[in-house]
Order: sequence, then structure tokens, then C-alpha cells
Amino acid sequence: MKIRQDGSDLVVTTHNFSLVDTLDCGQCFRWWRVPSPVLNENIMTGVVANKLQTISQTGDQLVFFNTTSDEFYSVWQNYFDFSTNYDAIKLVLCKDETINKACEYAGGIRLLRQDPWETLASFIISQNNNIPRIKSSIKKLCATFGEQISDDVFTFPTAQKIAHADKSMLSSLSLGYRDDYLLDCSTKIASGQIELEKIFDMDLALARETLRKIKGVGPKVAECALLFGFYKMSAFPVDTWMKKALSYFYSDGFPEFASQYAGIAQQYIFHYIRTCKDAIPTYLLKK
DNA sequence: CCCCAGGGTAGGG
DNA sequence: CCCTACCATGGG
Repeated sequence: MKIRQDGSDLVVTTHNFSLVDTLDCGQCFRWWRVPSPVLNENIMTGVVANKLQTISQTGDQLVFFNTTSDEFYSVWQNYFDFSTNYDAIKLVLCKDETINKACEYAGGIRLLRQDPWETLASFIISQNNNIPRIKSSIKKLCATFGEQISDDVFTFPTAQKIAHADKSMLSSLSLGYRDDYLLDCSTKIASGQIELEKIFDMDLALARETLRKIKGVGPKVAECALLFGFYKMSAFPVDTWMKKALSYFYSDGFPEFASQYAGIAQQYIFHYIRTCKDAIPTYLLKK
């Protein structure tokens, strides 16, 4: 990977990476597209590590605005998982015909290494909810309990802050029945009853069992937290979309040889069937 | 009015 | 073990 400083910006050359697909495929909720006047340029802006960041992509070239190489190596290389060789992962996964097709469509996606607390809390809010509304709920959560970074930008609040929050302020977020879940999660973490850092070293079964002690964390939310917040590549979230994919493509079951990277495959397939209109025939999408 | 959204819980068979 | 009603909220 080549990087060079251009004034205050950092220019990075990649391959097989899609900025938009990676940040807009439902694994994170704090990035937004910014319209660009330039043809073939995609711009995203979002909050990571309590900082607002803007990144553009044109072809294989990324521009990290107002970024030093020190910041790139300490934050962004890790966040975008640039050190992992995805070609090797795809070599395994693409032996499956469906994953291969999904990968041709969405193979620029990378598994982000996100903050575990923010990811867990976000996917508690995500349940039985749609992505645009999840994003606006989280934005409101940050504006209410986070710390202000700039005009319209706030940090993600700590578990302590939410655990000790006013009930009425929590319900003002319009999370519905999810406020109780978020509160229980925050309380268990603020009190030390659940230590998120320890989950990184747990095997998948124990990690699941630990997270499921939180009210409102069932099978699907636990898998999402483990995949997107703890970098467990074999975690395999099954939501309403993946149920459709499994019944349409995998009536004989999901291939065993893919299980090591099942979460990556799931992400390719999820984005493929959601955004590519003819991935699954429309008349089969019901149920 | 209906249905759906990156579901989970509680309760009954 | 399975199945189902119900759970808030907003968008289409």
C-alpha cells in the first residue's frame, strides 16, 4: 500500500477496496455520503475515535483529508483492516458459486475494526428497525448524551453516561421498547459486570453466551456485535434478508468450508441481495 | 388501513 | 424443543 502526503491531506493507493460499499453496507451507522461535483469521485464523512473524518475515493485512490501518516497508521490502517489479505480469504470463499457472484458485486467491502461498545449498543438499537432510522436514532443518542466535537457532530456516549441518564431523556430518543435494552446493556458494562475487552480473547461460544446475558441481545444482535465489534470473522448474523438468501440459495445449508470466514461471506451476500435488484427474483422475495 | 424494518422476550404448548 | 403474540416507532 502506497501512501504520500499532499499538503494537509494523505493520499493512499489501494486495490479491490470500495469506500462507499464498506461504509454503507450496514456494518456501521456513523458515516454519510457527501455529494461530489466530480465524476467518479465518492466522498464519505463520519465519526471514528471521537473525530470527524472525511475521505474520498476515485478509482484506487483514497484521500484522507487533514490527516497525517501517523494518524493513518495508528487509526485508519487498523479501522479499514488494510493489513489483512482479502485475496486469500476470497480464494477460500469464492469456491461457492453464490458467494462468488456476491463477491464480484460487493468484493470491495472490508470488515471494519470498530469500537466494541459503540457497535454493541448500535446493534441493540438496530433490532426490528431499518437502517436509515437506526442511523438517525444513533445520531440523536450522540447529540443527547455525547460530547460536542463541532457544530453538528458529537462523540458516541459512554456506557456510564447512559447508565446514569435521566429516564425521560432516554425515552426522548424514540427508541421505543429498545430503551430498556440499551439501559440494561449500559448498566452491565458501567458496573463491570460484563467486561467487553475480555470478549476478544473468548471463543465464539463463550462470547455469545456472555453477550446474551444482556437484555435485548438475542442470537442476531450477538452475531452482529461479534462480527462488527470484535472482529470475529466466523460470526454469522442472520436477519430477515439473510433468511431470504439462505432459503433461496442454500436449501442444503451454508457450505462448511466457508465457515472460517462466514461473516465476510455474509456481508458480501447481504449487500448483494439488498442493493442488486435482480440478485433474487422479486416474486421470491416475499417470505 | 396495511406491511416492513440487520429481532427479542415471555408464555404456552 | 417449537410456535406465537406482543413489543414502539417511522416510512412506504
